[in-house]
Amino acid sequence: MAVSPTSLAAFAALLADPTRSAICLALLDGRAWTAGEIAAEVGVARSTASEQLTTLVGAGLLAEERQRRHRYVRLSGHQIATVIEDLAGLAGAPEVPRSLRESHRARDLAAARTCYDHLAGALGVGLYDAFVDRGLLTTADGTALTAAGRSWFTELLGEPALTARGRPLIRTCLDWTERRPHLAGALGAALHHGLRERGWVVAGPRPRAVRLTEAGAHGLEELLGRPMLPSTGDRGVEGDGHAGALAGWGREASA
Amino acid sequence: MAVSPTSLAAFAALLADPTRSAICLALLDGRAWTAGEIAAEVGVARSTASEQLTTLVGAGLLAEERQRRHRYVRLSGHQIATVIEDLAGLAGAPEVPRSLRESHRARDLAAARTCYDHLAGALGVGLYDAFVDRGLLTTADGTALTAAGRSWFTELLGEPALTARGRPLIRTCLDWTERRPHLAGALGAALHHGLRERGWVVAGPRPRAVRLTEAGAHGLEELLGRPMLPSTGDRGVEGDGHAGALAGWGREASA
DNA sequence: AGAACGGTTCGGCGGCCGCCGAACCGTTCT
DNA sequence: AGAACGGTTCGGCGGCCGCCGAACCGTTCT
Repeated sequence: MAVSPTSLAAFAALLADPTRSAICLALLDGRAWTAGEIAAEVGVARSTASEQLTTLVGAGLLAEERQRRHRYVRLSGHQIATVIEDLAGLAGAPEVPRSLRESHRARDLAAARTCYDHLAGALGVGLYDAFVDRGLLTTADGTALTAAGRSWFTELLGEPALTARGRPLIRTCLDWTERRPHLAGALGAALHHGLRERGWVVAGPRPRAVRLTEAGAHGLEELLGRPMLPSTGDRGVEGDGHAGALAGWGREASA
Repeated sequence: MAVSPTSLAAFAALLADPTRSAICLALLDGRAWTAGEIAAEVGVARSTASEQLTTLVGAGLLAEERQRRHRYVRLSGHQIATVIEDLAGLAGAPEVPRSLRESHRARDLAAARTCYDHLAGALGVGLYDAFVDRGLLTTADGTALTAAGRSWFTELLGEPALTARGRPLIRTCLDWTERRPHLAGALGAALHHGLRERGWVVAGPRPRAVRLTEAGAHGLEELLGRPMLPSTGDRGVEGDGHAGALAGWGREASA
């Protein structure tokens, strides 16, 4: 028997409100946020955030954890995160930055950011392209790992990273800013984690933004045999930060 | 830059209404429906259906085609179908049948039905299980075709069926009734199409329901080396139809 | 030519729901 | 002990939006 229209509608309604959808988008970074942080991020009264969080937790979209006087919430699982990402991808029309501050924020996030637990933005898409060009991933029948890819990723991330448990190893995710796929799934998460551990990628100037370090740029160029230039040309020549060839990826300006 | 909460909310709102979600669920069968058919199926006034169709078409969820005095609508693409399926899967709670008529309908659809353009229900899940057991599909890193699977499907469906264009060859879709995956993607569609062409599967007693024919049961048993019994035990012993071992799949009662 | 038909537009009714501030509660800090 | 803090509950305002029937339009049938 099919799912009833009523329950589908009720589920969709959870995301059909700007406040609730903003909460979910914020939580796509995979972290747990407190109720107060969310109220501040989304720009609503604490009472409103509290009410909406209760709704989302009650519906199972979010999981909560009470610690002392804090209420931490996070997305309840990667299926939820996936469907939110897919909807966001289809919703399309990216917001147009209105202020200089917003345009800085947009530039930083477009360069390199996290998407739930993997890398996105120009960096994420650039890596994905490099993997395909190097024959590490094949896109013939959906995206899959080649033999070469298997050994390449094993060398970089270790054996365990290639053993997916309870979750697809390879998934692609439509990038909001680039409109092209980047690597998600268990391997996408492992890659993100591995690059962080090596210090090749570090937290960026604002939530969700990340930066490719000097070491990371060198290391990846060596491993992938290409300079990893952002495909969309350089950006970020707004006065704060030295616009270099890699500025589009939020690379360190220390060079 | 990230998708704005507003546009995500606006997109989700399209599915957040029982009438619109019912329209989308009906269209998941992949066919084009006229506005009047939809009004009747969903149970609203023609004027209401007309208004909602205009909304959904305007938003890009549906594509329309005007022919003479008819207005045909269908889902605008498989990305849309996929996200609706995913949401429906997460929405979970299948409707509880209230009347005998509804319970018949539920039983027929649970046995075997179409899900957009591929097979679902006990038949769809049973086939998927058989493919995995026979080593035609591997589920190690997400679902993929093995070498054995490649030749098996080529033999059954012909070479072109294995050449996906613009769409993943293999996808799985969470079955609403079975709560387990069935085969979707280009190969799922090709399989459905191929079985129809051979007359192994035919239209069932109501929209979206399908029936496995005698020939189909024999043919699949021969090709898969298993009797394809529904895993949930037999059903449909409601007085209309001879409950056989395959009754759960809507198999012909002509035996 | 007239009737039937599929579909659309419009006005207006009805109801739902997100929002905030005020008051309140338990926890933590000084 | 008192103040600050994170969070919640509640009342009530405000606005949106889905729905229908009536009137209408173009197409098709007889």
